[in-house]
Amino acid sequence: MKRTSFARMHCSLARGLDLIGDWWSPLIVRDLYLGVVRFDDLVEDLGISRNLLTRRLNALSKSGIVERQAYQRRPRRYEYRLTEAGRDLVPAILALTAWGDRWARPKEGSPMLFVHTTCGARFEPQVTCSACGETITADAVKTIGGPGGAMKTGTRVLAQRLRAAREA
Amino acid sequence: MKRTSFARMHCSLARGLDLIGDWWSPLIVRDLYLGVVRFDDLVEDLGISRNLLTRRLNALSKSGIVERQAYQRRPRRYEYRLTEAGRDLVPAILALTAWGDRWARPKEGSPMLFVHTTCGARFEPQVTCSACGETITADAVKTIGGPGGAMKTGTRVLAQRLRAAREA
DNA sequence: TTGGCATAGTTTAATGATTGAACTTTAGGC
DNA sequence: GCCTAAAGTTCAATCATTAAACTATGCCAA
Repeated sequence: MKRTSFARMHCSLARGLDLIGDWWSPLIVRDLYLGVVRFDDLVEDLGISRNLLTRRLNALSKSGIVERQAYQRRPRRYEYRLTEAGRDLVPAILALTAWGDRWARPKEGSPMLFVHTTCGARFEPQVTCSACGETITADAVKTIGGPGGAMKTGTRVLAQRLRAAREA
Repeated sequence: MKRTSFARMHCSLARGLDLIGDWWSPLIVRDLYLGVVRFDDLVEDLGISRNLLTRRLNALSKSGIVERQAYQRRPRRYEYRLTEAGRDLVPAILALTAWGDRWARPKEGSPMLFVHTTCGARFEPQVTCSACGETITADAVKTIGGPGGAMKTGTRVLAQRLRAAREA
């Protein structure tokens, strides 16, 4: 059977994962972001097999996260660049990286450190509230159903509970 | 061939993805966070097959993200709860959800809305700089190699470039 | 002009992962 | 005794991933 698609679930996480949720895709986005933008460089850096890289790049391209761009003619050669949606994904990937760094760090220490060029400081990506600016923790968030909520597969039980919470 | 493991890559994103990067895992964490915590409820809500859910829950449990807890004896029944590492993952998942909401929202509108109980406002999760508090954008971040950097598969080309950037 | 090199893929066979349906287990209630 | 509930387990079919070898284009040098 074909792997279940998340594309039609009424959940923004599921729909996002449908675009970048498979094995390798976030690492490809990371590499493109950090300047490893050519096919052979990606193969060498990641150790991904060439046919799978082709498939992933095509899928990311169709999803509007990546675009293929010729960097030379004669012979024609291409590299891959993040689109606006791809660059907008980077902060979320950094937040996930920070989580990995807290809970799965190699014993040698952090492999990468981040510097915010705007303020010049070394920093850790944090997830904060757009209203008050405070750091978000799991227990300080309440979820309510939005206009696009629906009781379909992927949110069958959930949508029901969110609706109940809304009416209470 | 067995799917390539990211566990030994010297990259916190890869190591994080090794724990929660497969298909379904983030959705399972989402459901546990939102209160869908029992086996049959997860099956019904997500539409995941029962044997795969078993595998995922076992893996998440071994990774320390989820724990199995009896909620009744006679007959013994279990539910699944997020550990501290699991709850710490929630903000990163919310950041990814916000991205999905910006770029893959259903035409009916956002399926879910978030309220910050601390300040009472509806909000969107943002990724910010821990030093200055500003919102992080892709082009305002510089990456430098940390103590755990290494030129192995997964960061072969990358570690080289980060080292070069460090020495420059 | 023949051969080598670089880059960006494609093809193929083997093996693992995912799916869906049917089945098992434990125990309470009618 | 029989039905139901919850939490899984087993199984066969189908898809996805891997690794290695192969293709294609065109530069350059002998």
